[in-house]
Amino acid sequence: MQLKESACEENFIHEAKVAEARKTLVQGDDGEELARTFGALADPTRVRIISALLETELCVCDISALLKVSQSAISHQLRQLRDMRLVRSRKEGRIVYYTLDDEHISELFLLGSEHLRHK
Amino acid sequence: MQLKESACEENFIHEAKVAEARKTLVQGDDGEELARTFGALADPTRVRIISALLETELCVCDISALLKVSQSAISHQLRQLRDMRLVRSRKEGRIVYYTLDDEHISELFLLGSEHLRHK
DNA sequence: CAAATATATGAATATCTGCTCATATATTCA
DNA sequence: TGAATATATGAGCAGATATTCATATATTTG
Repeated sequence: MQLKESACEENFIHEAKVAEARKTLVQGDDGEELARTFGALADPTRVRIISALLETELCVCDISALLKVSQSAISHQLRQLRDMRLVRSRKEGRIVYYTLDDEHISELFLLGSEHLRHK
Repeated sequence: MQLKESACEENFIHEAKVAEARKTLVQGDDGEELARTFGALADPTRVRIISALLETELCVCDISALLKVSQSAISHQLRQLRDMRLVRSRKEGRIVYYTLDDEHISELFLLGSEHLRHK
């Protein structure tokens, strides 16, 4: 990065606005973490998984068949969703059922859909 | 993909649940589009830009200086955010000011943050 | 008009990511 | 116990992506 390219790097152009911005700016690693949370929703396969789970739980096998995506690929994606706490699993015999982790997830999904419809 | 690996590919294991899932499953290209919308928030630099814009507009130069990211990189990221309609720009002379596009964006951001805090 | 400034963009590159393939683990059932 | 079934996972590869660098465009100012 070339920090000394322009005058603005040394003196902000709009000090008052920058002061406001600082107040809401994410701190430290929060930006990374937030980005990874949104990243968990940033893939079509994962979006379709989330949408399938909006009103019911499903097992891996049924998700795979419903979305026509291989079981391995679905398992890999579910792991990411689990890691970011977007879904939760419960095991019953050899079947593992997945559900959305909490209401935030469907809210995020619906808010995103709403944004799309508004443009 | 190996579709004929398991019995479930031909007969769903839980027909009733799959029927429920079908009702909420995203259709056609909506999954792709939704994923790209969330993808716009799936990078730390873009998350930090959004957070800076929560309460004020900012010009490119000030964003670059505030985040200590090169002007070029910021411009590239702003373009993505503009393309996905997460931010809007207004030009005044040679200065370009960016703001969040609408309330959905800050809501998405805040919901994401809330989810992080709850785990 | 020429120099300076603010922003945008194309190309190149290094890194990340999603899928497949092969295989491991765990559970049921004969 | 052994075969079948449901799920998980590591390695590898092909495609996506964030940044840098060089440069282009647009606007102001001297």
